[in-house]
Amino acid sequence: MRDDRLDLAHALSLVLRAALAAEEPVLQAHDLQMWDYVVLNALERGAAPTQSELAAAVRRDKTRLLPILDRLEARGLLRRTVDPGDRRNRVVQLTDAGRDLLGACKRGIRAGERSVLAPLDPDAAAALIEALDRVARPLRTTVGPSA
Amino acid sequence: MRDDRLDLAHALSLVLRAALAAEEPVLQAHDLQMWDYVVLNALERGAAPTQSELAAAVRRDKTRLLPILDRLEARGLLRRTVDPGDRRNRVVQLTDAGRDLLGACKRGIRAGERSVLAPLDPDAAAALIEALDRVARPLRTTVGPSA
DNA sequence: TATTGTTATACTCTATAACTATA
DNA sequence: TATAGTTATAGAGTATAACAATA
Repeated sequence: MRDDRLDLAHALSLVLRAALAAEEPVLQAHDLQMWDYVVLNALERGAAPTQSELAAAVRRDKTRLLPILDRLEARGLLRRTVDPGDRRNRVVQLTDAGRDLLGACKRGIRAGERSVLAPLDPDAAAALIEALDRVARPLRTTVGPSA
Repeated sequence: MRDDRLDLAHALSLVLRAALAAEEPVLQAHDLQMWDYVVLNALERGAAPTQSELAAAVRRDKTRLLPILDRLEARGLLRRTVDPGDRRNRVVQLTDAGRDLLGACKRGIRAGERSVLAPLDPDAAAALIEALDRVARPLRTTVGPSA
């Protein structure tokens, strides 16, 4: 192992910056902010039973989540419905339009990821992505009844 | 390649958060803030000819860099000296104490990195670190005359 | 009384503008 | 006049506190 390598966190932050920069034009093309995309992603695998839970899942203060939800709801990308079982709760779920837009963004973003990993040959890039995914997946906080 | 994997940026951000959390106790033990450590790191390979250049290298506004430099200078970890060639410039360089402290932090941080990559076996972890380093290194903005 | 969602307020962090000195 | 460093001010982003509805 090289001893003059960058700290793990340092390397991660540099690559993350590049990855975010690569995402931006794709999101912009769909008129989405980064946090919009994060929220849509969090809802992909199931509705959020409460807005608080959704806020926790995306690690964002619940007060800051409101304008995002308002924006996405106004565009018809998600729906907020009162939970009949407990009328204090608002269930948040993707609409079909939201799911479609999310899919389009994902495809565009994945295409752009190749350029970020350009210094690696394709096999090494795939291995990096897979290893990262293995480490990252357990760190994710999910949302929804089955989670 | 799995199709249900996380976006690259998503995975990176999750792992980065974990890596930063792992760094914190080490830095705290040495009474350093994250940005202190970043600045010391930037100076490791050579003095910064000006504070502005150092600010650019660590991607921080020059006005926000001042309190950091004040703090580190007060602790004797770095030195600011007036450039005789152009008395407007202040050359910033590590002291021996600064270099020693940086080294101690680095060793502690690298030891903690293993826990972040615990889901991977040692070979895969080493491969991940090396691949990340390869991608990240060209993205770094360096400081100093030879850069 | 406790909790969800919401609104209003305060706080922190960051960048911009203004000042001093050197060139 | 232009630039480095510094100081003071304003702006964006974030979290805390207060409120209304429901349980």
